[in-house]
Amino acid sequence: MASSATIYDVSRLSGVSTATVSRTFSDPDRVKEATRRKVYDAAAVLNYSPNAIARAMARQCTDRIAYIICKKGATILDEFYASICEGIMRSANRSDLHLLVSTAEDWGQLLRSAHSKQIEGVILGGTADPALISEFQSRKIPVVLVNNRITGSELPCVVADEASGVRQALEHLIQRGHRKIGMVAGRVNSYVMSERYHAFVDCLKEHGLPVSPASIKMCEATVQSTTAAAEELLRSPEARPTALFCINDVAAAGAYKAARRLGLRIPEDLAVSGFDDSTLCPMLEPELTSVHIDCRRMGELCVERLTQLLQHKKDIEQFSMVPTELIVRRST
Amino acid sequence: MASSATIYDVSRLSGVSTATVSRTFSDPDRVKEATRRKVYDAAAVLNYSPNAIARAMARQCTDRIAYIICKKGATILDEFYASICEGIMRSANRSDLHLLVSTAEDWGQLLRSAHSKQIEGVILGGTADPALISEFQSRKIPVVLVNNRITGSELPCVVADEASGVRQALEHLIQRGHRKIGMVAGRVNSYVMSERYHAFVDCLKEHGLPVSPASIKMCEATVQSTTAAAEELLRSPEARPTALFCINDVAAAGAYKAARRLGLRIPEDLAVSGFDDSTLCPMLEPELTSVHIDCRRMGELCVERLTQLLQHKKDIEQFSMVPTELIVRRST
DNA sequence: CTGAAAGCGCTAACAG
DNA sequence: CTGTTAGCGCTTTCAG
Repeated sequence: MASSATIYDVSRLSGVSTATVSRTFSDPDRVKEATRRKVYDAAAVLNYSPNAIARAMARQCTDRIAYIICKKGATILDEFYASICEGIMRSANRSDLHLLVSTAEDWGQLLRSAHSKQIEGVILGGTADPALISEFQSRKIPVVLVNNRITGSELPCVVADEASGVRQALEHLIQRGHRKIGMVAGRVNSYVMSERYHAFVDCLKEHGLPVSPASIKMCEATVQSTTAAAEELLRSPEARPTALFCINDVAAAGAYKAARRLGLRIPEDLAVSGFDDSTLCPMLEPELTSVHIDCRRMGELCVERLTQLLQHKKDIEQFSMVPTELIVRRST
Repeated sequence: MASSATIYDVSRLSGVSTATVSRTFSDPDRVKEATRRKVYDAAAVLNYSPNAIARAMARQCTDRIAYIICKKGATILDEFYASICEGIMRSANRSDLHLLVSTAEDWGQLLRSAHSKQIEGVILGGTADPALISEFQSRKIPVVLVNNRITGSELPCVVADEASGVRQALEHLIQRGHRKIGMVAGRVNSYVMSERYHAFVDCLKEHGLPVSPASIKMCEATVQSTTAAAEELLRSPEARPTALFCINDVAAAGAYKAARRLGLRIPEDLAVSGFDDSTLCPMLEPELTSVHIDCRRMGELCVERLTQLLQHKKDIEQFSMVPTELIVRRST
């Protein structure tokens, strides 16, 4: 309905051919100033703007990309992936790319829709199943990974400097005099968690601090689980850590709950540091020290890489790392 | 690239015309069982699936809709709008609609892109500027509102039953014996906030409880602001409320912080109830009682309405309200 | 129930 | 620098 003006209308009104109108919009420098002006004027009168669908059809390229979040049950509700999405959205908008956001739940449906919707490239967030990646590769669809890294593969990936973040947090704790530092860890089944975990162990060792299995507690991603883990860590009176490094802010919230239940004051009796610098940090009392990650930037880098891939650029940066920064608040 | 099979390939391989192949995919009942089978087989062999772009081109309808979040600075990062987005995304996927997510920041850009991307309908989340709405209407683009209601307009809108949620929370508090109930309120400049605010006042009055301006504190959407507001509310010893009804969970977090700073225990000295039942609730200690809103459902309803609008259905429900439910936790 | 053919709005050679 | 022309892959009358 409202059938908007077409290139023909503009062509007629401005007195030039449709080809010229087309050029005027896609590559203005290729038409004479005067002609360009006539075209723009006519377009303005008709309220014309090129039809992206027809354009895609003719150019045989759709400018459609997808952001697929690979995390069980998680979607844009996960603040971390949402922030990345935010960055991707903005960049995509700027570059006039269509973005399709989806989860990696129903593969069949996902691949089918990617096919019929003519998705030209995908950004895979989180721990993507290698088989899914292969599916895209076999369809010749460029892939970039975010928050994930597959060693030995040629896929560009963008991640945060997790190790540096961990180091900053830990050194801050050490500087504050802490020697017994415990860790509320997540399952080490993802790139991110694994990085954080290993950096923790490495860093403590480097500083000559003890790192016993007893001071590291694995748990699930729920508050219940992190709370229980923290409680266990804090229960043993003799070996009680004076500081808890939490693998993310949710884990830190668990540590807060555990501390409160055990009557420990933060930061007097226990220092707590989180990771991700999520919106949760200022909500907690005392406000949570955490490691900030520029997720928006990560998202932007993703579309940058993908765009390069789509343009068959050579020498694309395979591994992009955004810096992290410790935000010190009142919990440490 | 990877130039996938077209309808011509399928036509050739199956020995029927392209028209029939087309019918087979868009309206299977219109072709004979045997023919259909041949087509499907050929399609399977060729790994063919209809090209959505070409389809849109031919049908002159793009099946593209947009979800525009109208909230300063807020985007999908806002958990509330993200949950709605989640619901919209799922429904859109199911109905094979393309979804464009955006914020109402740069109007010009937004309208231009909506035009060239051939957006056929929009869902406006939050307090949309009437002028923006008019822009869409003048372009004959159907609009549905979510979390907003414009009296006197014909636009379908979907909202939550805020009043009932407030009532549930308040009556729960009253039942627990509270008589002095304060409110940490937000600016009453949006449909949602205004609903919650008025429901609060009305409900207290109905129950014969005092509702003085001193027991209601307006504040901004930040924790800093809500904390300060709660602190003020709790400071005056003689009139101190024994319960705080918070306009949302962030406000409740503020109340927690204030209580902690003033040495008040929750729920012994002060009961706190939030609103939205966000992921924050279980993170706080004690866990926060809050009003649950089925945002996913709201999102689904939005695309339902929009779809009806696009199909020019008659008698579309103008006002859809999803129920709310108080989730009682340990803070009350 | 099926086929032929004319587009949908735009782009991309290829000429001029 | 600009115009002509032939599609891009699919749908849709209109006949048969």
